[in-house]
Amino acid sequence: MRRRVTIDDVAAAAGVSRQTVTRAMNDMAEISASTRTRVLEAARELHYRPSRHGRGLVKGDQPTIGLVVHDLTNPYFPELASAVVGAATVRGWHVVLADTIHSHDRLADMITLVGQVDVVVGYPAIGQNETERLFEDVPLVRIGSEPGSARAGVELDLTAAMADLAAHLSQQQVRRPVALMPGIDDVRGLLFAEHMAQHGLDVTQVSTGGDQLEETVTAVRELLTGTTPPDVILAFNDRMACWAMKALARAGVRVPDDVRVVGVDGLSLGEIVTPELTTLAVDMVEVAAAAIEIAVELVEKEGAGRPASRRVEHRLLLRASA
Amino acid sequence: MRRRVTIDDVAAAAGVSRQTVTRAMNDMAEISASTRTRVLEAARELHYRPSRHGRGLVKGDQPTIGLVVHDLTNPYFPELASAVVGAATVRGWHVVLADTIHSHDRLADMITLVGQVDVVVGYPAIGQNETERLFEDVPLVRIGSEPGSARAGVELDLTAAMADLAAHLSQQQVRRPVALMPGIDDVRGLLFAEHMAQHGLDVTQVSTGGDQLEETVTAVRELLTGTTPPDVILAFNDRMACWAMKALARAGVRVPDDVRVVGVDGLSLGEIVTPELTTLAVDMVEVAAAAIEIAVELVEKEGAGRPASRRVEHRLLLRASA
DNA sequence: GTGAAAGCGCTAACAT
DNA sequence: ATGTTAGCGCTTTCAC
Repeated sequence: MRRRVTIDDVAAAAGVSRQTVTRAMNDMAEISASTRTRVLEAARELHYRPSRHGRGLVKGDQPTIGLVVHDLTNPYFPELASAVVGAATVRGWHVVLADTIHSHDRLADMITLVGQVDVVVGYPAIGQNETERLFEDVPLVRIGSEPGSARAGVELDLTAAMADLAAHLSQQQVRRPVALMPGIDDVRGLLFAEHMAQHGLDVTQVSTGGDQLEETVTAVRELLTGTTPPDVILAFNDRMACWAMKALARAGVRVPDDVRVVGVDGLSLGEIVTPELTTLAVDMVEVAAAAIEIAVELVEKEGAGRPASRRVEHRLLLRASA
Repeated sequence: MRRRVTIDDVAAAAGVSRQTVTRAMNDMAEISASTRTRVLEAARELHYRPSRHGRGLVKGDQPTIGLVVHDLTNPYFPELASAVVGAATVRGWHVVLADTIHSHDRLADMITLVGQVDVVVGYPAIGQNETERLFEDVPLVRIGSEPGSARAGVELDLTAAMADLAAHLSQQQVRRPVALMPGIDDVRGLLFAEHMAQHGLDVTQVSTGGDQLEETVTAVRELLTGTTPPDVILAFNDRMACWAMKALARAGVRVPDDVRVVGVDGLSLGEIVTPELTTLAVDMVEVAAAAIEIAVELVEKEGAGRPASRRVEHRLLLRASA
């Protein structure tokens, strides 16, 4: 990359001083129309673009959020990202987007990101393990953070929605509920079991071994051929729920008549599938607003006491699938 | 926001010079372990974070892309964004994400974005109308640009895929094809008609009047109750195609038995719905790679001749819906 | 209306 | 191992 064109180059080309170039570039007063056009022409010919660092150093600039998602092809993340970008745009903040799925060196990539932004917003795994030390000094807002964490974050609360779901399913005379989770002993599955137990129903925990399409489809197929096929499936999230519905459709099983399906998240994906997905929805706009509020406190009142976590509640969104 | 903590503050607190602070912060050699820890402690206590502008000015930094999408809740854009982030990450570039749907003042927001990035990547409408002058001096890569444009961009070519689709549909004995487009005289609809005509088939152009769910569903319902209901629908894109399938399912119409449905884009959304969507797919990774290639030429070989446009072809992806 | 000087926060090069 | 000097590119005084 050749040496960058600076304000001095333009000044020399136009035969004026640097300050005059600044005046022309920034539409300031105290400059004659003729010199302004002359300067602007010189700038254009040289392909001059002011350095953001030079300018930022003296003028300061709006804060920047580093938004770290895992994988934008997982529809949860774009919906979150959209809300975060919306909340940031309103405040004039910028959003630097990074994902972890394309990163070959998590720590290195995170270091360069952290150097570019004022605060990082990300999912709960951010700042764990190898990047833990890095974030000792960097403002971080986790979305879906553990309640009671020392670090302020957005806590997502499924309790009320899960209670409503259990009541609803009990009313529907459900007998054999299954929690379909990517791993074992998933908190969502356990919470589901807890609430179903209050209605005298015993939840079978099923682990797919992963959160991908194939694993989900296979697990559902096995469930159907088992001795006691379920009559309702709570999936880990909406995406898995949709995959489960796909597997059910393939097997000729009707939803919700034969098996009910419930997801978690409330993505618009659930509206596009047939039947429409019943889900424990969370309002992403609310989540993003909470995240940005914490980010603002972190950035603007640096050191003035730790901001508090925000809590956002899921709610049962009854649609056609359950 | 209080005055920012600078390297001098840390230097004073630790009783050393600025350079020593730099050495400690950047893990450089030529510093004793004891002073390093002393400096690091002072830095932490003061909540010191190096200014990206100060550092960027002297060290230079990686280029930054401004990625402008319209709306991340439209699944086309996250899939594009994912690919762009992937391609950028590999090169160590950063991506500043902005959308237009949340922008209250397009021009103002675009001006601040442009000041933060080295090159803008966006959809065809970027840099049109009120922002046209702004982009006279700013590198811009349009994805889906018009062939023959003076400005290098990524041109998406539907021709071959459309020819394949027409041949396929003709073989399937289709009789009453419809192009379901948001506007009138849409190029995609016209291209479809052109190719179907070569098989002696006449395409009816239908405009929904918009690209939202309701409009699409209404249009499909009207189509079904019309005098000559279609037996195949080419939708403007995958999202509209999925909505159309939803409307068909509601009406009790079987896909593909009664009506075939085809989308455009090749989003993973098409795999999640039942039946799976046949579509004119474009490889987003290829698109993003092409966009970044142009961006690199624009940024690194500034002024050394205009880079050429890249062309990416759609291809017919036969799945279950047609 | 225009130019000269000073300084934003940082690091590289050169002292010591 | 540490400090001094210079300068990155820009805008803000303050002269003229």
